[in-house]
Amino acid sequence: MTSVDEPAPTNGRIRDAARTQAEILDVATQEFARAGYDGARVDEIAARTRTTKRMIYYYFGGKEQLFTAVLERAYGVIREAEQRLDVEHLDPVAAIRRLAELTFDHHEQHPDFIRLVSIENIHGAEHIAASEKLGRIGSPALEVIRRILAAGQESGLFTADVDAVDLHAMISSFCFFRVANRATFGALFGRDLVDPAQREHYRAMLGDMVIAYLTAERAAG
Amino acid sequence: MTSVDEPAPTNGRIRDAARTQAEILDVATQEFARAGYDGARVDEIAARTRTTKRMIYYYFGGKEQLFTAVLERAYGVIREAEQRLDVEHLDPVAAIRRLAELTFDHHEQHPDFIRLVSIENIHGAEHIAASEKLGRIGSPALEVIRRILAAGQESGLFTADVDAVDLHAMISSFCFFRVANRATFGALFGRDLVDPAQREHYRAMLGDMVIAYLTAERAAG
DNA sequence: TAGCTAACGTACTGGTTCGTACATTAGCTA
DNA sequence: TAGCTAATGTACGAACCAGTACGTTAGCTA
Repeated sequence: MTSVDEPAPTNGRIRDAARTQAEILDVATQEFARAGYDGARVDEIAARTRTTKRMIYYYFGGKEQLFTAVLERAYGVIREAEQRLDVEHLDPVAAIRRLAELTFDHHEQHPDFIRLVSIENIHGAEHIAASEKLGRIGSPALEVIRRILAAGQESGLFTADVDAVDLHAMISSFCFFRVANRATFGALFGRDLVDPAQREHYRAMLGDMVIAYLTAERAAG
Repeated sequence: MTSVDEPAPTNGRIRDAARTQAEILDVATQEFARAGYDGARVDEIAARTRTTKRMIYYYFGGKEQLFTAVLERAYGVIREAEQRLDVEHLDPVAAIRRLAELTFDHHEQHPDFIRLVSIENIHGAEHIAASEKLGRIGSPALEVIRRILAAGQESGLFTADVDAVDLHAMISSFCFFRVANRATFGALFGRDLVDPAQREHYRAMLGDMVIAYLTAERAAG
């Protein structure tokens, strides 16, 4: 077929370990997010890759470890976004609002991440437990929240004596629910929480809620 | 063992359609909540029932319809709880807090329901869409919220002009996240959001948050 | 350029799992 | 009490799917 002294009958087969692994992770992320852990098909992931199923086992070991790798990368992305956050120059109220908006935006822009986290919760966070990377992450956002809260409380602006982890939970819950429960909420109440036309509405609602909570006048204990 | 002229050598085989169906639904609820839709095993459900797999197909048609039936019943339970809610005699602030606490309590007491909803969201709410019952539910809580909001806004107590569906989303998000994301949140931040010792803390936090949002002094638009 | 190894492909298998064909019986009704 | 039917049980099949045994080659290195 191919003449003898042509460049190479390489048959399109190019070797690039890093690219192959990244491609597997990309496709696996979509497939796991689409169908859940048990619903995802290793064969389907392989088929949508330029490589074969053999490579998934070669690089990742198995379906379980592949899902763990997918989770690790997804959490890495949000951790990076949080690290890029710069609110030191803002007053506490503006800083908290900015932080909440970052979470809001990230969740909205990464529905696959939300789905992966939901899936991981169905499975009792066993992959996080099995991952060395994920064990010692400790969201950079937490440190930021801690500093803002301290400043706000010291200045008397913030009346609530929340702790950083709880405030993070409060912010996350709103952002997470909006994306994670979009389908059932839409089906039951006929309202699309991720409707682009309502985006600013909900973004403001989140900020208003958090600020109101932090600055509310408390009844004396 | 059994003497000859005793009632009947019925071999333990008792016929009770309603009981059989209810038992299948109970076990199926647990199994789906445990493992997700695709992770759940029809054989496992049958094994943990006093009947056989045959009966699952006889009464429900298939795995898909069984899951739909499980969802319908789970939503029915929360709808009933909402209907028992009586807050007409309370002032708007107390009424909203009571309503939020009902949601908080129900979510905490029904983690299986939360998991089912998470699973249904992974699957794009396709079973809700396929269910006639679930199509026209429209949470009774919504009507209650509507009335409380109207009273609160009319009296000037509530400054926020939220609508009932959005407020319901806000309350639900906190309650839902706390239960649904318990595993990953605990694994990543070392804090158990469903720790009984912290129950009152979070319950109060939810109420404070919602009331603060509704009664906050708004900056003039 | 010989040779080595990481990177890749093919073809298969063993176990699992949803669903069903076929047989049976409890318990009501005429 | 004969007979009918809803309700139940058993055994099996066909498809699917995670994982692997075995073979091949690109491209670097001595």
